[in-house]
Amino acid sequence: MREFKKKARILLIDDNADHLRGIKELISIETGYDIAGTTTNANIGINLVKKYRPELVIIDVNMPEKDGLQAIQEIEKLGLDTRILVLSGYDDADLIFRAMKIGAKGYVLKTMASAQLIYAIDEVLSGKVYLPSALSSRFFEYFQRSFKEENSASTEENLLTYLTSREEEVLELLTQGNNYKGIAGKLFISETTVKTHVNNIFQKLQVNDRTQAVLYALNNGFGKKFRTKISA
Amino acid sequence: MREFKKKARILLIDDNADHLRGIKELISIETGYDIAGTTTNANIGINLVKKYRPELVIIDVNMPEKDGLQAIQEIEKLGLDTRILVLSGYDDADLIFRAMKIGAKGYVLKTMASAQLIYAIDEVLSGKVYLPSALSSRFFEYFQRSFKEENSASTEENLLTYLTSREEEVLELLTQGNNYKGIAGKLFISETTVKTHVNNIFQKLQVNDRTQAVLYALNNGFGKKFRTKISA
DNA sequence: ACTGATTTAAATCTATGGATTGATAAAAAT
DNA sequence: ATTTTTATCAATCCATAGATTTAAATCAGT
Repeated sequence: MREFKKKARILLIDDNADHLRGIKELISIETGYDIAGTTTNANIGINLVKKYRPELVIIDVNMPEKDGLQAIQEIEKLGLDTRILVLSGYDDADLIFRAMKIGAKGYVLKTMASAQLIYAIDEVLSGKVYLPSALSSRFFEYFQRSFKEENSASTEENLLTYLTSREEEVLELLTQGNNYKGIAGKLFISETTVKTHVNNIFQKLQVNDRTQAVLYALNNGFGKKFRTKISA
Repeated sequence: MREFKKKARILLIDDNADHLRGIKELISIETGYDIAGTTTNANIGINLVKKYRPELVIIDVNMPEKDGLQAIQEIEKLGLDTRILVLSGYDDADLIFRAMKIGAKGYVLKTMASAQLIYAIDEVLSGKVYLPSALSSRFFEYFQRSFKEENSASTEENLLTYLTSREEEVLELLTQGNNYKGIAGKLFISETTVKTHVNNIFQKLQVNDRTQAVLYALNNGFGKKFRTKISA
């Protein structure tokens, strides 16, 4: 008699063998999930992911040799539907941010109660993204700090607002790498007209050439489909 | 006899006058905070913030005339230590994401229990960033989707990897808007050498001019202090 | 010691970019 | 009604960008 609902398989990657064994037992005793494998080596772990395609990978990011984040990224690049739960010794906001950014579905501290880990596993396996509330606060603060500069830096007026709508169209095409001829063709106007517009754009943005104009546009939220730089 | 600890003052901005009154009463009855003012108009609200500098602004983002997000941004630009709690009718992930991005410290739905609102107010006033867990899940999913493309898009090889270290330096300066002369001066090499490098860069990146090269660099994670585009 | 890639550079040439001036017509604002 | 802004175009003219070729010195790896 077979079960229809396959039990989720979990792969553990942690350089600390003791810790590895502890988690394995915890999962075996407290949950119904299968342990697809355990390893103390990140590279081996990645290969195991390829081989067994577990539903979940629990990985320690604080490993000496291979960077845990890098391992996560490589697993994500495989494009499988393997979810990743990060285990970390530190509640470093930057680390959390980066882990979540590259696709981790959860992040729990080693110091947290085992019940918390079990809960996180359940949540992540059920398709949710899970961060303990303490960490999620840290995450949000970091998130906002990351975006702060660009928003507050706009205390100085945005020169883009002085552009006419036509000039905006021209600039848009500039930011797509078009030359004069290309822009003229796409807007059905003469090349000299384009030059006029571009010159006016230069004046208004106080730049000297198209590259600087494009850079200004990109760095000042042009296209409103907000491109953003996050400087960590 | 005066209290030493000043009671936090809260400003309410909501185009729905009934709702405004309801929240006002709720806060008066259930909390010890002062209502610094209430208004149905976003622009007036911004002026009230300037005038009274409340510790907290509760603002409805679903307003017809002035965009709520824009109002938030303008309040943030004032650079005061006024925290913003967003009130919204929709649990739109994009809206949540954008609100938090521009500095909102909390986001609660109008449909949520009033106890939830009170709790959010307390949390935000105590300096935390607060999202109800249901919304925070949505936020994380949106967050990860936003960053997904750039991470997985690197399936197709990144032409930047073919650049030599010198070419990278030159490209870096290109992305800062330098012309040949500027680059030559900064690298202490001749202008013709710069041209050679730039030409090689064009070949390797398969582009026709400096602007396209810069755009390629920016869109393919050049500068490793990870610039990122978030296409909503 | 040889090979190949990198970095440097010059000479030359053409194409494109960009500045400047001046002009017309429609649209918008006063 | 008239002034200003916007969008359009042309004709110059000079500067810069970019393509191409050739070549020397350095450096890393076999």
